[in-house]
Amino acid sequence: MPSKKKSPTIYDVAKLSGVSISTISRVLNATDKVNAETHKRVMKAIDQLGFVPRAEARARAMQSTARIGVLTPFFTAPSFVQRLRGVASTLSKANYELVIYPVDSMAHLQGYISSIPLMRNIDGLIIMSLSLGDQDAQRLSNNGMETVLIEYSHPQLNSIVIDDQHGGQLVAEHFIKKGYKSFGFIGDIEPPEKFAIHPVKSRLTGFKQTLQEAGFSLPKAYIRSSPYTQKESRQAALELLSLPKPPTAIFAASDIQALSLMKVARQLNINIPNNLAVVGFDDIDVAEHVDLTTIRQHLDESGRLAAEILLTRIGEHDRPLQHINLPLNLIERMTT
Amino acid sequence: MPSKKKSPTIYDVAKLSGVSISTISRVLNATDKVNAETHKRVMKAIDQLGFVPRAEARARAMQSTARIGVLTPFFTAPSFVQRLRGVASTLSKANYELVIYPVDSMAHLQGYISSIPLMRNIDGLIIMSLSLGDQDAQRLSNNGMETVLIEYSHPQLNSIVIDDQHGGQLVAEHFIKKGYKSFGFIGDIEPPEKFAIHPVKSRLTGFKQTLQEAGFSLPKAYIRSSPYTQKESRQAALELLSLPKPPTAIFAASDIQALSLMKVARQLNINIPNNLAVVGFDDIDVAEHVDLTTIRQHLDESGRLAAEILLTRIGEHDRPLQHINLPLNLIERMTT
DNA sequence: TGCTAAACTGAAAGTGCTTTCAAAAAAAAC
DNA sequence: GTTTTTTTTGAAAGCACTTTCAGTTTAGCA
Repeated sequence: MPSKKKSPTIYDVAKLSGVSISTISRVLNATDKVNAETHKRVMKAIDQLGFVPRAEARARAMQSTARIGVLTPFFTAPSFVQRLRGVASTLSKANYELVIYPVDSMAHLQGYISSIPLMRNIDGLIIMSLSLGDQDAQRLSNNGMETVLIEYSHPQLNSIVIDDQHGGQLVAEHFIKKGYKSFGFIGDIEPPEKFAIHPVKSRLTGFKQTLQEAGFSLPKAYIRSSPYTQKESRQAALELLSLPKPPTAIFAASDIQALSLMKVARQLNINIPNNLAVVGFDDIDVAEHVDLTTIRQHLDESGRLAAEILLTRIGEHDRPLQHINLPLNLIERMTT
Repeated sequence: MPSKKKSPTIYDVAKLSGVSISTISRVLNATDKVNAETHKRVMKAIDQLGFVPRAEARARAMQSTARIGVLTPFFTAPSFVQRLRGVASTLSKANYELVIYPVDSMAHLQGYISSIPLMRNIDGLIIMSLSLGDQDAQRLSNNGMETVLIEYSHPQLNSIVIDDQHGGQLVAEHFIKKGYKSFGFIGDIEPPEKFAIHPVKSRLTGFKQTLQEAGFSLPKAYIRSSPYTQKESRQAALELLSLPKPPTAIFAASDIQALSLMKVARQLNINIPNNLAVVGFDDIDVAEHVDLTTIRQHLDESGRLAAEILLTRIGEHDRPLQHINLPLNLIERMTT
């Protein structure tokens, strides 16, 4: 049997019920102006076709939109996902739709930023881990697009950040307290792409500074900059552990990289934590599974918070901007 | 001077820049087809007026919204995320927006299913790991909403599935080949929620059957049904490994549960793979990091495929339905 | 029964944009 | 210096409705 093609339009309804489209429109909008008899006939046709006026749907779904967008790089990394999860759960409760704009190039970002406040009909925006130029921030702000930045901050927009440097400090303190003497660092210090944020430098700074203040050193040779990818992280880890006198305590700037490090250590038969201590950063879900000591940054919570801020500001546009600094804490597990 | 009138339309821009509206539209959509000179003039006019194309009018003219939706259960599990990633990358390339509808209850699902085709604010729908009643499938199909099901299939809609039973078989064969003699199983056999799919039973069936055909047995006591959560998986693992004569080879129905199992083994000082072999299912990203032997089901690929099918069907509505069965293969790493 | 006001209804003119088609202009080929 | 392509551009035809304006009916009332 022939399947129905396009969804029915007002014309189809008109034809089926034998009246003009104007009448259909009236039935839909100003019921009172239509004869009861006709009204019934039209309704029957509408039901029969399963007709839904698109404009109305659009108005319902778009004008007062109930939809918020999230700009996120790649959203491949577990940390993004966990944040997204926080966002999603809050939004879902409030009956908001979640539109995701994966960013994978600078041009992409620019395109979104310039078109989002305009064309896209969302009534709020969350920007995760992406740096934003003054002009763009200005534009968003001017256009009245409620925005929350995560992992980046700008005076004109709401933001949620963590103190990465403090995170590095926590790690150093932990290592010292545990009695380790020789330290290393793995992380993608070089910004992987211009458009993405790289808080790794701050983590390193905090780590290094604290060590130095305590009288320890972090030689250049023990600092490996490696991109986020598995292969390269592993390469960096291998190099670090193959040094004549490898460090005994390594801080990996992300849990994923810590995992790579652990994998290499396993292959080299280096026992963790006896011969090597590892601390990660993020506390992603799997960190617990593999018993990784790490810095917890409450990823879910940051997402949840971002969504909540957005929602309240959408409700009351004149609420003051919020700049939130989320606390960090070290979760000690089995790798130190 | 901030005396704003009506928001400018494409006509205003046309007048100001001295070209026709078609050209404006072209500048906005197909930049390459416009003379550089003209392009610049138009852009200037656009900026000057602060012109913003109205999404509604645009969608109407294009008869499409360039937006597709994904229905997914609590998108917390890594496997969902990886699939989503595949979807996102494909969609992003094709310039489609991705709207996520997290489903966390039966009512939720129902609500979405019945309103989505009506609202018509998406061009296509991907439904991940959710079972769909005949009526709902019918409704989607009738309403001409292009849909792709993942991990579930229905004759009236496109679908992408894997052969879970075969997966179980692969695991059993691998164990046997490796010389293991005593087997166990951990997985959430009981459907966690009515609305979610539970392919775990099939995995178990394939596993068990193959073992039996090879002359081995899988006693009831060695089959632990446990929900997906960490805590309960761990409990199940603990019970299994604490038996007087624990199995030496365990098949975990998901990688996450395999991780829990590995964690418990570590705590009990059971060496993997010498004293215990573990095989997971999914091959999520971290599986490689922790060197878990597992069944790869190409999560990314399934997402990508789903999106591609959707896109081509949106382009040509009369393309035949596709029912794809994705191949499974065992990736041997260090846990067996 | 005749006449007017009220109640309905349809034709057609927007709405703001995309896209096709063909003309005009510019560039390339002869 | 023509002729043929190719590139640009504008006119006009949608898209799916809403609304205005008039024409028809119908109802109300002498």
